[in-house]
Amino acid sequence: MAKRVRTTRTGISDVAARAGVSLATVSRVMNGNQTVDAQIAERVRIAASELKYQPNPTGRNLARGKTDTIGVVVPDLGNPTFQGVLRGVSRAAAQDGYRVLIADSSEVSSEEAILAGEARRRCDGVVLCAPRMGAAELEELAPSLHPLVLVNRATNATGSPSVIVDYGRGIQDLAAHLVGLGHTRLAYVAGPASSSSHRLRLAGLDAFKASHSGIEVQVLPNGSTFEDGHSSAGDVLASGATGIMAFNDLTAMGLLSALNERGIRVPEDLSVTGFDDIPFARYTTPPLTTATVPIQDVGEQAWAQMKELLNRAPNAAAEAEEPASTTFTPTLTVRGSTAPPPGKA
Amino acid sequence: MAKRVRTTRTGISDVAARAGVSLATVSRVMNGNQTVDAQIAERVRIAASELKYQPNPTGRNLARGKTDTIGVVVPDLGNPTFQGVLRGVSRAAAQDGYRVLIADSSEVSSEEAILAGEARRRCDGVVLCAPRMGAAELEELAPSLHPLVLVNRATNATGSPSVIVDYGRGIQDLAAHLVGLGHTRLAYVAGPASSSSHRLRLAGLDAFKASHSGIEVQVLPNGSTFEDGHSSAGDVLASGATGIMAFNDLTAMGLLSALNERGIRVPEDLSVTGFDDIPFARYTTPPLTTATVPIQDVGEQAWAQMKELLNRAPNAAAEAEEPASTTFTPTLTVRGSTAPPPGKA
DNA sequence: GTGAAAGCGCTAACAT
DNA sequence: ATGTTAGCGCTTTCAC
Repeated sequence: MAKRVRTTRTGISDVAARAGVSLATVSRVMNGNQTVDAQIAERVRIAASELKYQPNPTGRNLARGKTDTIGVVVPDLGNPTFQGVLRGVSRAAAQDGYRVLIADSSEVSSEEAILAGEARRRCDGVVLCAPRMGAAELEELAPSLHPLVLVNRATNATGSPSVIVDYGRGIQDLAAHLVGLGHTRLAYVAGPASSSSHRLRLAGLDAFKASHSGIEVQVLPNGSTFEDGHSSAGDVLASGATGIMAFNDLTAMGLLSALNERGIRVPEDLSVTGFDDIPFARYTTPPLTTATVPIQDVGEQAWAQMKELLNRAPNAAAEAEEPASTTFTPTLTVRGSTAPPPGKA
Repeated sequence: MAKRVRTTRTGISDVAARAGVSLATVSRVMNGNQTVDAQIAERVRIAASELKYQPNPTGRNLARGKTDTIGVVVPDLGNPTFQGVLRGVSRAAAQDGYRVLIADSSEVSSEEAILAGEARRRCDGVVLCAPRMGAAELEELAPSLHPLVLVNRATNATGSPSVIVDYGRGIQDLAAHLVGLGHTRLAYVAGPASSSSHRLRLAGLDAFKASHSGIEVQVLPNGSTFEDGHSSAGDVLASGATGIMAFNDLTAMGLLSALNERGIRVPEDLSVTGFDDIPFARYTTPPLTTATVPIQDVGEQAWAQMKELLNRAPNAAAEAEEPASTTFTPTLTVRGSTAPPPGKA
């Protein structure tokens, strides 16, 4: 690269020259190092502002071995849940001077590991949302991603904390709510089989059944989108259940819309619940009874965990106390989409 | 920094040593440079994979003077519109090997300029969504952000293309649709006064009024959120208008919900339109008639423009033909929230 | 308190 | 075709 025309903007050496000091001094001033004489520091600051000097982050990153950036890997930027965690992480990280690099795997889960690795190399750590990734793959991937914070997943990998939502608890609360209204035939319109949060709901439902022997709980295989919810209407009606728990608010909304098209009244004929309490849930007709998940808090907590990891001994990966994983418990939010079953009002 | 314990991971020199070649050769191989002997290249590749070597992006960034990252500045990650452009930019950029750094100004518009500048320093360019930023400030900021692509804003700054949605056209289409149904008293539930897209709608409405002298078009000051829409119900009813154009789908949904609470039927008593066609618009009750904006395409187009700038002479900022700005025209999407006014069915 | 200089990990001229 | 070497812009150790 021998000699080049100097294509770059004003650098630290320009400031040093103008202030009549060394590079080191400028660097110290720019970094708020106190060991610089006040007079000189002032001179440097003036020179810097006259030159409109702003340190080049790349140079600084290389020298310091850190980027002040973390990666957030999500399977779909179009999904309100991941939008929520992204927003939470981004805002919390910004408070601490960190930026967020996004990696959207566009639901192509075979790409997730590669994307995550790439993100990790460019950043100081990664927050991974990979609800569909196989447990084995996750286990293998985790160590290479450290510092790593998992969202709605867990791993045995040392030093990788998780932020978890207790979906099992939430679905039980929903079921109990329906039963409390008088429903005895429930149906869960299931999420994707590979979804870990779906499996948590299933486990919750099993627990529920164990303690409510008189209640029927069917599981209707389905998916996670609007469209999935919409197309589940036939199965739902065929099930004979009167209390319907949709996988999430999206599928609940799709179902609501399909039921409306068929002239089925909610909640008079059928009660429907969602899950997540996305911002739109309160504006459906009728407003959706759902399990509220403070999804932005999940993102903020993920950053808190990450910050913790970052402040730890940066080299040693496996040491110190196990990082605490956090669990958020959904809260039941009763709106208009649930009521006593027909004939029990 | 004299001597350190070598805390870093395996670097290019480890690979070079193992393959018995120079750093330069490893670099060439890693970058797909064809001028390397096939035999040697293979040896390097083997060494690299044995060592699980992955080039350090920071080093590479510094040497090449680019980061393969662009910044996207948005006022609110919680807003479906910006989520859409973010998603579009992110996916399109990923196709070309670029990553996206997000900068969420959290509606604090005084921070936008700073955030954008910071993003620009860390990235190769920035896509700026700043609907509320003053024109003067934008004009002043733009040159320092080059390469810069504006979304729904324009500037005279040389070489900064825009991706624009023709909100004026869209609102006219909506108005025409209502008039076509027989409405003669329209009301626009306005967006924030500082919003540039709101002003475009106003201008569109002025044009509409000019060519439809028999039609009344009121403007009801309001905001841009669910809540704003909800609380606009009183003004809406007081206006006496029968064809209501909400600022966007969010406010339309809020309004729908408030009207529902008051027992006002849509579209029988009142027709309501939204704007944007966010994913939820088709699932409201009734489904929302709206002006569809292909927001993700806007994001993709923003990337296309950015790519263009990036491929241009990297040093000279002001040269070559003016970059083409793109305009997207909303399309009218008629759903169930609009119908002839009472008594005109 | 300040400066000189050695890196951080990589790329790309230039020379061979 | 390959190696040598000079940076990229900054931080930080070490010596003064």
